[in-house]
Amino acid sequence: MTRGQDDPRQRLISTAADLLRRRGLSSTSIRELSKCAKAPLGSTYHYFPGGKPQLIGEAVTHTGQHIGKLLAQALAAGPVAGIEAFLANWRSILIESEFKAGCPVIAVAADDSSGEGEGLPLAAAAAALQDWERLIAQSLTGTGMAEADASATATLIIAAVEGAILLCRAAQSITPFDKVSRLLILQLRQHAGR
Amino acid sequence: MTRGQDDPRQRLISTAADLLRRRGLSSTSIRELSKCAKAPLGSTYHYFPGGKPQLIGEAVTHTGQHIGKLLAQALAAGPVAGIEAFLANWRSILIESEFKAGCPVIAVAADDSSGEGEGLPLAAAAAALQDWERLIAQSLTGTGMAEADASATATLIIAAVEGAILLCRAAQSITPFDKVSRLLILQLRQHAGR
DNA sequence: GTCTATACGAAGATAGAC
DNA sequence: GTCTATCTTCGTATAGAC
Repeated sequence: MTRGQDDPRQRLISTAADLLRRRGLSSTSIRELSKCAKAPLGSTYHYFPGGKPQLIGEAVTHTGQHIGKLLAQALAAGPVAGIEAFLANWRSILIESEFKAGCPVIAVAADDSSGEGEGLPLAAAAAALQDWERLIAQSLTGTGMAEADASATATLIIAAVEGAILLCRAAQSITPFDKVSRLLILQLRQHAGR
Repeated sequence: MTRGQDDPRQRLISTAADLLRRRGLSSTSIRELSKCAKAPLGSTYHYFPGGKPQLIGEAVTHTGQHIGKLLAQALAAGPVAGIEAFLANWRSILIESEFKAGCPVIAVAADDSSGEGEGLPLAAAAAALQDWERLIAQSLTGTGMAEADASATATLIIAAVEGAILLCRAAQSITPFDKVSRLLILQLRQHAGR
């Protein structure tokens, strides 16, 4: 059950996350995805019998857990340090992709297209966002902030960061992200100390 | 050149904006759009010879100007009142659509899919966002806030609101939006007075 | 000017050879 | 278990009848 980075299944998940970032949900096709991951189309359906919803869902969950892990580690040094690391991570993704890559989780949230049932990818996105919120809120309460304020602040941070990422995609510039980052950190220092 | 609300062209634009909100860019097809607007497919291409990019671009621009107008009117009573109206507008869209509708502008920003050229819809989205930011920033400087701070605050507000809309779509709940709204208004009152 | 019928490609998904 | 060929549906876009 150990899974190296050459595992085709893992490669498909990573590729899915990458295409999700750049193209969005509906524009990411299983065909192109398979080609990019150097896997034949049949293999993709072999590993993911649930088809596109399953593969996308797992990609979103994987990304959510990856970011969550980074966040948890960085938050160990306090909320401000944690958020700064969170911001730095997204910033480098934007810069390195020349503002073409966003966040796979938010790509699913924006694109949706799932009518009512089959909301597997959307549910995965909601879980990831809630996980991040919980981590940040816990860190804030640790510095003495009231729970309701901590929860709201955590939600604001995530909303602002994800929104800023989209603004950067539209403007093809890092400026919106940097403006938002500066204010968030400033406010965080005032309220959470440290 | 006067154009009633029964103008098929105008109806196509409104329908495009609505589908964009609910389904996202790539999932919105000209076929379905035409059907919803009760216009034959050929008519759609008659009115929009530029095809999907032109129609989507005009829908985004139209929405941007509509929201911009509302924003400008509401901001006349001061920045806090203006932002409150901005928030109330998005909130009712979320509620009435049961969290299925978002913002057409952000749908385009998230979905993109346009490689390099043909960025017409994306350019329209960027213009709308920049317009809103300018309106809010101007209102803030009117209360004595420094220009750099006003600009950054305006960007934060737009990023947070758009991000919160996506969080609501993911969570199928208004809670994220209300959390973010409360904090934004709170901070705004502190910094901008009134 | 309005609309129907159609061309052509690409999507998700599967069957079945190896 | 891996991969090719194919089914069906839907996408954008257009031709040409009324």
